[in-house]
Order: sequence, then C-alpha cells, then structure tokens
Amino acid sequence: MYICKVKLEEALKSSKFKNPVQRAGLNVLYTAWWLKTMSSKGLKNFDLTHEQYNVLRILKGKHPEKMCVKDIASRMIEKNSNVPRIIDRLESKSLIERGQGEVDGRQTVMALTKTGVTVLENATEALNLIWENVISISEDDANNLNSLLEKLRIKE
Amino acid sequence: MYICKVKLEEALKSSKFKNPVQRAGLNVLYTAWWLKTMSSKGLKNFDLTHEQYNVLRILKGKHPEKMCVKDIASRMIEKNSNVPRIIDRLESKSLIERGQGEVDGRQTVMALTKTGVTVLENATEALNLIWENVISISEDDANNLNSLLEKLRIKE
DNA sequence: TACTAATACGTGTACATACATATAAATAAA
DNA sequence: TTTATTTATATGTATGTACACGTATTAGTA
Repeated sequence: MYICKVKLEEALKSSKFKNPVQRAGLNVLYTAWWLKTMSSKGLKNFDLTHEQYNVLRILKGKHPEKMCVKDIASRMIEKNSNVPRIIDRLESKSLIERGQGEVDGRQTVMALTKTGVTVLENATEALNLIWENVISISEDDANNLNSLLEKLRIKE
Repeated sequence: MYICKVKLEEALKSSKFKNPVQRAGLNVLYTAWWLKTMSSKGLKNFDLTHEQYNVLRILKGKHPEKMCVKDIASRMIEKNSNVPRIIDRLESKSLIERGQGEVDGRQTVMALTKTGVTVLENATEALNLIWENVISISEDDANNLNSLLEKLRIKE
C-alpha cells in the first residue's frame, strides 16, 4: 500500500497554483515529504530516523577515520540539523564512539563502531531496495531532474 | 546572502552517489530543505512557520466557509502534520476562530479571522517575492520539472 | 604574556513530525 | 434500543529543526 498520487492537484486537493514555477516549488516540497515517508518505513526496522541514518552514512565516508561535529553538519542534507543531539542518540545505541579531539580540544570526534557499520550496511540495503521499488524514473529522466533542480537553485 | 550551491556534490560535500536515480532522490530532499529555509526567512517577519502558513492558505481556499481538521490535514503538503496543534497556535494568535461542528459534533471547525486574512495576504506577498527572487527557472523548465517529479512518484 | 576575538560544541525553548493511544460522537448492527 | 464499530479529534512521547545563548578552547593581537 503505497501512497501514490500522480498529480500534485490530487495530493494537495487543490488546483489553485499561481504559475508553473510555484507549482514546481510545491511539487518539490511534497515529493520530498513523500520520499522521506517511504524511506522511514524501511529505517524503522533498524530503529533509525532519517537523520540518524544520514549521520551514519556520512561517518562511513571517512571510516575508520574520526570526524568532528562540524564536518558532519556540513554534509547533512538538512544543514540546520542539530548534530550533537543526533549523536547523543547514536551513541546511546552504541552505533558510534565519541571522544575528545586530540589536535583541537574543542572538537568532539567520533567514528562508527563495529555494530554501527553492520547496522548501516543492513539499513542501506533496505533503503536501496525501497528506493528502487518506489522511485519510478529512468536514468535519463533522473539526469534531467537533477539538472532542473540545480537550475532551480541557481541565483546570480 | 543566499545559500546557493549549484551542484549537489558541493552542497553535501560528497560525490559518492550510487546512480543518477539516487542522486535525484537526494537532490529532491536537499532542494526541499533549501526552499523551506528560504521561505521561512520571509514568514518569520509575520511570526508564522511554514506549516502555520500552509494551514492559513488552505483555510483561505474556502473562506469564509469553515473547514474541519480532517479537510485541512488532507490538503497539507506534509500529510502527517499534527493539525490540532498547529491550530492551537493560530488560534492563540487570533488568526483563526475555532468552534464545534454543528452538523457533526465530533468535528472542530474553523475559519480565518479578519486579522488572519490580512496576515495571510501580507505573508503571501512576501513569500511570492522570495520565490520569484530565489527560484530561477523558466516556465518551460518548471513544467518539465513538474512532470518529472510526478513521473518519479508514479508506481504501478 | 595578557587580552580579545573567533571557533566548536552543548543546551534551552518553541514548534514541528511521527506514531501510538485515548475520548467523544456518529453510524451500523443485533 | 442497545451494543459494537467507525470516525474526528485530542493528547502523550520521542525525535527533529530553528535559533539564541552559554562555555571552553584556540587563535590572533597589543
């Protein structure tokens, strides 16, 4: 049972859009919500939120090197994420190990634990499967979509 | 000073994407965050959150008719919004008036107040201006984007 | 060296989502 | 009519964002 509304008009029960540009903006917002909802169904099995998963994935990128809070924050999809608090939860689940920075004493540095690596791998597998099943778009269309989104974000 | 990262690789400081489809998914999520961040700069002047604005806009669609919680919820961009609590805040700011449903006693029905209408109009003006300044995409590209997003969401 | 500014985190608050559960009213069934 | 079920909304908890502010450490400056 997938939530699947083809047209934005159906999804929002509204057809009063100012112009195609406004419709596209709302369409991006709605699609993001839709995608997050789909994804969290898979992550729930691993007791992970979308943001916790994102932090694990970022740590994986440097593993087994340690990363500091700032570096993680700059790689998050949602830049205003409160990384220290997300980290609290990952640490209490023993998915990461946290310590004081040696070079810079202000920094909190952290790395995936062995459990963290395993959980991440399994969650990634589940998530990939969901995206494959749920995102129905060809590679060509995906490339177009990517360039349009990036066009949208350009200004000056 | 707009946050303006053209490429997703720059925004996420990563270039490890599985394929164009995964990149498109992440691009949608990031673009949505970007757009929400832009928008909230405008809404902040009216002491409104994105979701509160959304509820006001939905109520405007039927004004001066009253709407019930369920009808509002089904029109929200983020379908899991906890509408009763968003309404609490709008009522405490006197932007909406809330009452018991007459036909169906279970319903809470509400409508914009005069203040609500004014605030909504001003906020909409501000928001439209921001979107015009920030979303740089032609009508044609917007139409393409819309159809690609809807293609992405289709399944079966 | 002593003072000042900048930086990296942590924390507090208001508001939001996600989800489970409770409650009251309406509807359907016996 | 009485009971059972469904529906509309409210509420509680965990987690998250957005943003302001506090604190410790580093870097820069007189």
